[in-house]
Amino acid sequence: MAIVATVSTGTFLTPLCMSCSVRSASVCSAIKDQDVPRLAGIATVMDVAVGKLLIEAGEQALYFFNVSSGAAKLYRLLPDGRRHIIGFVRSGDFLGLAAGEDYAFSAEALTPLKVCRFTRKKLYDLLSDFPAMERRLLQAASNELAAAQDQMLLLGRKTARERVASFLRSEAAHTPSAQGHSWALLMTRGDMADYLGLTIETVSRTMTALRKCGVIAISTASDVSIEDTAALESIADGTLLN
Amino acid sequence: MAIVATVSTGTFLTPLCMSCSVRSASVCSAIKDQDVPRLAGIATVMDVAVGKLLIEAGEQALYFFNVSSGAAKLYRLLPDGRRHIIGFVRSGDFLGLAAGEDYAFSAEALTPLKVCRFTRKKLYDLLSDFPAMERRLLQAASNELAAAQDQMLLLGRKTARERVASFLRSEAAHTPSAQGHSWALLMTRGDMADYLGLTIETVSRTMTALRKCGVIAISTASDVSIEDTAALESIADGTLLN
DNA sequence: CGGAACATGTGACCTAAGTCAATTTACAGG
DNA sequence: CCTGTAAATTGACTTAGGTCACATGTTCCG
Repeated sequence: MAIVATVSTGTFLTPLCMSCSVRSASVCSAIKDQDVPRLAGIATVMDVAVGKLLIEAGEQALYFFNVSSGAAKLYRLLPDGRRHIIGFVRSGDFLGLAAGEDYAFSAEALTPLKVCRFTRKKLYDLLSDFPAMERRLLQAASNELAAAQDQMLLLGRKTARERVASFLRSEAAHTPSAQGHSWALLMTRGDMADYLGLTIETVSRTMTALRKCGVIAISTASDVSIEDTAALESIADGTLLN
Repeated sequence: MAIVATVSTGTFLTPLCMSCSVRSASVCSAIKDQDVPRLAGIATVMDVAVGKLLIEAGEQALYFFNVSSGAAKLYRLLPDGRRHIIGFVRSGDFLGLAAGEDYAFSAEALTPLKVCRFTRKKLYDLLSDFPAMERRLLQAASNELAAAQDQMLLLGRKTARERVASFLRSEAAHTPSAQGHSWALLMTRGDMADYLGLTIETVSRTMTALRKCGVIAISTASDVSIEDTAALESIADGTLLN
């Protein structure tokens, strides 16, 4: 199921870590240059093609992952096929903390994906020697927890309009090139719907409505831009009444 | 706002830690007996009356808490007053990980509450000397993250009936005395509604419906029991079609 | 013991968002 | 440059759950 291509493993990855473009922005930054060989020694670099699974729900949770480039969606299914996307991961994100014995979610590549894979046990062993990295992980978990609470508020109490506005604001914030410009959404309307607890049709209609009132512009379905940041903000936060 | 009564502070709390009924079940179990004075030295024991705030949203996040007895609800508000309960904490639970610079949520006592309060900075310093406790915190954060993902699936994709059934199952699991017996719900219908993304009326009607079809029994509003565990399970998981 | 002040339960009705059904793009592969 | 397939949009209609209104407990002080 989870068809992936393992590129390479082991200590000879040291140069890859040293030149890793996301190391400074990820939990790996807690490892100093001279200790990088230890880190590289337990890492496996993998490529995942678009649409392929990196993690499949129900599998034994043997690994942690760190995303070096690309993006993926994480989702859970109900027995009758209802799907909910619990989040997206991107360059620099750490993946797998929220797992027990087995993974409760699946992870599917949205773009060509490059990840570093660590066996849980080996990474835990490594953490004992590098408390700074454990601290970074704890902080990453705290941030994810705070984001999860935001999302619970969104799913529990926001309207469709507020959800879509919140989503676009957050996407723009995650996309450096989006500041004042249009950018490419990585996900389909269906993904957005499953992330926001809506249907495809409602997402589509809401996007159109936001476009018609001048808050956003949509050139193609995946190429959007924010035209009125203040309005988007106040819709997202529920400050606007109309 | 957050009116609380500080009972006592400092190392002379050592006997309190040693006899703490939740120590073995909490992150504090990572501290060995001989090191307990260090732990007790940075703790403040506090009592919070029902309805009083332990944490107020927007305040500077100076503290972590560990619940020794009682329960509290954690909630966030939208500007127009819509409320969402992001979770409940009970004996043994650690509280405050999901905070940035400021608390994003408020915490209100549901029952008379006893907590140990730690300054964030002091606890972080302590963690550097007790990696086992840091590991426990990381595990606690992982568990919370997994629970948050369950709740996102519930809020995004489950029906009212499935939400209420999931809630009752989870409450029963958190209440040792609930196995095969009735137990007292700690929260009002309003709290349940704000936790499940519903209204009071829908929670009330759904509880009545579950009672009428023999899945649960309700003696008084807060005293409930599970009459058909298998049915409740299959409703909660969305396995049942009718 | 009495009676506010809440909390809960239940009807009657409403609406935001879901469902169903066509079109209309958009893009990947030949 | 087609053309087949999947994604998106849009309209018409339905519905689960929300809103409003009111009756009925409960609780807990004084």
